Amino acid sequence: MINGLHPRTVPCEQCPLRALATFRPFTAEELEFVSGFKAGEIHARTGETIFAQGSRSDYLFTLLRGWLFRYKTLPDGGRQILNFVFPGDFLGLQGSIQEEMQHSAEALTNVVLCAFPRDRLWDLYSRFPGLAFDVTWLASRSEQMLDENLLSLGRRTSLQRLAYLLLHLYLRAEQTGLADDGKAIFPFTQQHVADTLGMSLVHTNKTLKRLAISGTMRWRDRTFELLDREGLAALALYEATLDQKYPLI
Amino acid sequence: MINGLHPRTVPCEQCPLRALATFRPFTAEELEFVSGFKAGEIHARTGETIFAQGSRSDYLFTLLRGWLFRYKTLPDGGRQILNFVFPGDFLGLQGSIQEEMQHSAEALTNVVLCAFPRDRLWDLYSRFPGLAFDVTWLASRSEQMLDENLLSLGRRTSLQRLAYLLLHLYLRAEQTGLADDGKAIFPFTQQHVADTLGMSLVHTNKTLKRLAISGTMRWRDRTFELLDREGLAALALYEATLDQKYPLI
DNA sequence: CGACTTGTTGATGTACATCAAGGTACGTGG
DNA sequence: CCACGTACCTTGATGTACATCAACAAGTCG
Repeated sequence: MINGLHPRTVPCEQCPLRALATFRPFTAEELEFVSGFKAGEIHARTGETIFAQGSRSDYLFTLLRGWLFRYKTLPDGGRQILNFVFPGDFLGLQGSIQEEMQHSAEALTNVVLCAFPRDRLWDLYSRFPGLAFDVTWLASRSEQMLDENLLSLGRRTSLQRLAYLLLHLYLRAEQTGLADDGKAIFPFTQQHVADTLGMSLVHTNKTLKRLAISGTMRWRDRTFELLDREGLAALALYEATLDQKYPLI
Repeated sequence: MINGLHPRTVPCEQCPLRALATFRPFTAEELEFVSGFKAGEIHARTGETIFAQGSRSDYLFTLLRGWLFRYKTLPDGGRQILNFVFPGDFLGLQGSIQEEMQHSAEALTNVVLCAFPRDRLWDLYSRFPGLAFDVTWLASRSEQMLDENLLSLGRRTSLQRLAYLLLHLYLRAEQTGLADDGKAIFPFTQQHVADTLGMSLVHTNKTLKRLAISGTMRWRDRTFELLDREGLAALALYEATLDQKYPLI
């Protein structure tokens, strides 16, 4: 588990995320505030736990670099991955204000997070409504993704679930500039996929084979290749067209 | 589908929800603003659709009276209930600012909702940071409930899922003042439960029988009775104690 | 010093037998 | 007629067991 804050290595003024299409430009005042709001960074290596269910954290986070995932565990040992977190995503707001975290977070690669003290969130709300609005927007977007996930677990078959998840992850990677020429590095294992989709490792493996012979994608050696976007979307039972669903936000 | 706004029948100054432990008291200015923010009411009867997936709504809602649920449908006809909505809950923020709704909402009883124009949400953020903070808090709480739901669908057995759902609904009813002496009216059918838990109607029915013989609860004629809170919680694989999980928020 | 074994580990692939959940059908009772 | 109840057979998913393969560390030998 990560404890101490790391001094900042990336000044907000040069934040690489600001270039992403997802983000609106900040005003000078906002930028200055955010920069002062950022207390430091968290650096974690592949496999490390960033925070654990039941612990308290004085900080809210933003993922600056790398991949991680949020998960919950059941007393009987079962693990459910809730979602994967991409650069620019908020982390830790779920537990809201000063309560125990209800989930854990683990790094899939080496990661850098920006840490913001929870007790200054009120400052942000009172002085920068625009930023407050952005926070709400991010929260609402992640709620939408959770909804879609719930639909997957509840109503899609294992093949559809798998197709949906891989397509979703690819599209998010693409939006974050982590995909190139239909290819993206997926730094997780079949076990992670199984834990996300609520299925066993063995069944995940079999279903993955079935999906592979559809020819819509390839996933080998940590590299995911999207071969037929529309085909995979059809298998995933995507209902909206891709443009509607992913309007480059 | 409901279209027109209904003139208000309940002035915000006399809102029955303000008495709930869930809510902090408003300042006079906040109350005045909220009252002006409320454009009118939506009245819907049991079974009516309040808004549908794919439609646009100019309003955000707060449930004033009654029960309803949010759901999504798949092109193949599958329906997944995302969550049940209780008085005081926010509705429609998921789709965030001016986009198509990604889910539908249907009334389980006759319901009254307060409608707030989306395009004045910015006003709220810029003038009443306290209220903005509340909105975020509500969103974060509902995200937490979705997380728990996801854990259910992914990792709990059908019996555990069922126990969890019924306990969850009872506790929420209790917090909303809808439960009395261990009993609450559950205005939904086994089909709704099946659609929430991602299982078939038949299997839901069988599992319900199994749960009934545990003696921890009884559910007949729309009335749910909690007979053994701790026992049901144990069956549901609740990991935190009830107080931790439900600190009367 | 470098090349070649050997052992270990984690991820993946595959074959069963078993079991939980689904689907259809046909009841009841209000 | 709709919600609920139950029997039946089928199918999808699980669990265990074991094989393969690459990455990596330690040790051995030329």
